[in-house]
Amino acid sequence: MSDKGRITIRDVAAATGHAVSTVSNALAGKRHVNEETRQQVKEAAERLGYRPSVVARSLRMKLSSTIGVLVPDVSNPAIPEFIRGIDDIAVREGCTILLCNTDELVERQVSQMHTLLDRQVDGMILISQHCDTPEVRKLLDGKTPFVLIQRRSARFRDDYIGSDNLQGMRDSVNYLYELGHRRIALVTGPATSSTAQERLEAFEASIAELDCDGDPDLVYRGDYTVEAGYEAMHYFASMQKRPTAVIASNDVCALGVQDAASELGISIPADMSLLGCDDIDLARLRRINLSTLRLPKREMGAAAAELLMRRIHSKRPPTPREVIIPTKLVLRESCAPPADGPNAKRPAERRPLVSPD
Amino acid sequence: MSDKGRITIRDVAAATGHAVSTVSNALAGKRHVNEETRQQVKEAAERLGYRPSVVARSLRMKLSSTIGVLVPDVSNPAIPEFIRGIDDIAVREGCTILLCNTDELVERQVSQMHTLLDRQVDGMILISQHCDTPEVRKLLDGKTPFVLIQRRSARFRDDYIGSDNLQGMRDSVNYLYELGHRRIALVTGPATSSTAQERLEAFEASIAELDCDGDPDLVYRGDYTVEAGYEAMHYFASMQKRPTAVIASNDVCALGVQDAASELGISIPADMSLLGCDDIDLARLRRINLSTLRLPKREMGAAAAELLMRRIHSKRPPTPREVIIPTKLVLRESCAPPADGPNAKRPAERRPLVSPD
DNA sequence: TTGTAGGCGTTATCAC
DNA sequence: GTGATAACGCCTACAA
Repeated sequence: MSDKGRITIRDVAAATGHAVSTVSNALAGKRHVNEETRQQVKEAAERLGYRPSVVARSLRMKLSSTIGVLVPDVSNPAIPEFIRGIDDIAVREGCTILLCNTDELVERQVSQMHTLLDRQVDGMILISQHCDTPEVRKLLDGKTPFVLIQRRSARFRDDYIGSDNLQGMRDSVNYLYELGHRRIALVTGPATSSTAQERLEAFEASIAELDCDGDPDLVYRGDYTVEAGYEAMHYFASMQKRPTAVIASNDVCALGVQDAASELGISIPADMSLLGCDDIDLARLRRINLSTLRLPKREMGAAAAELLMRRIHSKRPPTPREVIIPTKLVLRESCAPPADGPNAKRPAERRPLVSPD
Repeated sequence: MSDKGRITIRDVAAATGHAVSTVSNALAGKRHVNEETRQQVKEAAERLGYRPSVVARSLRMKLSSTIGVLVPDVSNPAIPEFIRGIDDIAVREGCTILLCNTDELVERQVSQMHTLLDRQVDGMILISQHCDTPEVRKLLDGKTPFVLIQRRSARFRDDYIGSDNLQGMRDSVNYLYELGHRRIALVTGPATSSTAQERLEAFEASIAELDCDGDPDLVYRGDYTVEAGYEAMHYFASMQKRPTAVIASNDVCALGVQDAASELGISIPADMSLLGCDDIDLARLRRINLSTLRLPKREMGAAAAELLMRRIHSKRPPTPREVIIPTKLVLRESCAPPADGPNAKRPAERRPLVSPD
């Protein structure tokens, strides 16, 4: 029994008088071993405080029980929810999460993906990451499975968990339309985000279908930060003809819109309606009270992890699976009929999805 | 050149006609190798797309370039800030973060610490974790270095990064006192949290020093959630003699207090003042506008990671170092003189630290 | 300066 | 059912 360094499988073998392979089998339960020896081994392992080295096992098995998770920035309130969902499954499967922030920077993403791959992660989950640039693609196309969340490639079909951006945006616009809004603005996300892009297109389509003002100046390109929303609102407020409602591409951004509105003395929803997207935990606070399109982020994270696990455990490369999760409008108090609209003074319509006549 | 599986150091050796050890040295730059061969090797490695296996290296070197981070719950807005700070340093040092949620559950924490140790992390950072129970202690007292954040042991001296809870609470109470408050309530955190405990003691001491109402019913024990704050506020509101000011043990909790206040029609700060702790990003929003005690969380995370790195790289076990980071009152609009207090109607005092006379 | 060989702790393959 | 032994990919004495 070596006494420098950690207790290894050999120590257990020596203690029981059995062979290393027997100990391994007894503990892993792969091969059949005599129940009596198994008990001996287990007992000895327990007594010695033996803990298998995951590192050695990884080297041998080429599986590390580790998955990499790439995120733009953990500090953005929407992100941790996804992580929790992933973690729920990971823990269940005995996996641990290697977390990487990329700050939307391709180079950082590439370098982080390298460190992940160098560590032989069993798989990766990419939340709102680049997935189209050649460098990233090269890494993705290795044999390490991966699942995309919230951002997919226009050119490649990958495993993907996303929200129903089309229907979600339709619901949003319809809801505001029914409230009487005809001049609806959008704060959209970065052009590199497929989700932002899909929402933008759905927005434009919906606006075109209904008799809404299609003024292209009503679309403000921002990103997923409070600041973006803040600036967007200043921009909208400065317009000759202001929008009567604003849809923000995410809640954090909506918070920025709200904040600018407070600053500018624009009352929400009296002077302007505001609709977010995500339903972050804080949206429900009475002070915020944001009507928003709920994405079940924890569930999405879990779904991604489940799918990834399946990919990891199955041998053959399967056909990519795209899972589109439905969204749901959560109505709180940030929307109301516009002051000069057809429904002015009437209470907010609670059934947003009735088609207009 | 093997063509099944990954490119190894032997492939590079074969390609250049050099020995494995030469390749290793050329790449790592440890031993001196001829500049010419070095170039050859580097070029070949590049060309073949060779990537050293971190797993193999970990097994050999007993260092994994990985650090474990234990958190109560990533979804709690205060947590990701710490993680970012840790990540800043980790990336710089070529380390990757293994993230574990423990939900304040000791058993989960123990099991997560095991998986971390099994993975041979170079070190661990424990954010608001248990550090006193025998089981946890056993794991901590192995030879893997660790640094505590925001919660330390009463019985053991460990490396620790925390905030100046004593002075912070003093500042908070003094500020409210100067505003004229004499009946100040506290929503404190879990008894297992040293930070909560220190703040509670400082609160009681400060209250006792000034001629404030020492009613023990003014202390409500909660945890770091919106719900706790919400319930605390309902409790305070139900009192015969309500407090005129509430100090919440963290901002998330303060948000809950705010929310309940809105629900109950209690205006902040007109009817009641509210002071938070943390200064989460959202606290600055005009809708929230929370006066709070700022903790530089990102800096604290970075400090912890720096210290951990030092521990990892130095051989001998050093004397524990406790770093206490100063806090700072950030005054926004959630505090005002009490309606019936000595300073009623006067504007909020902007210099909170002047000692009372 | 360069090459050889042994071992880090497992699991898998093969004999017995 | 069980035991020896060869990898997994790397680093580092030690030898040349």
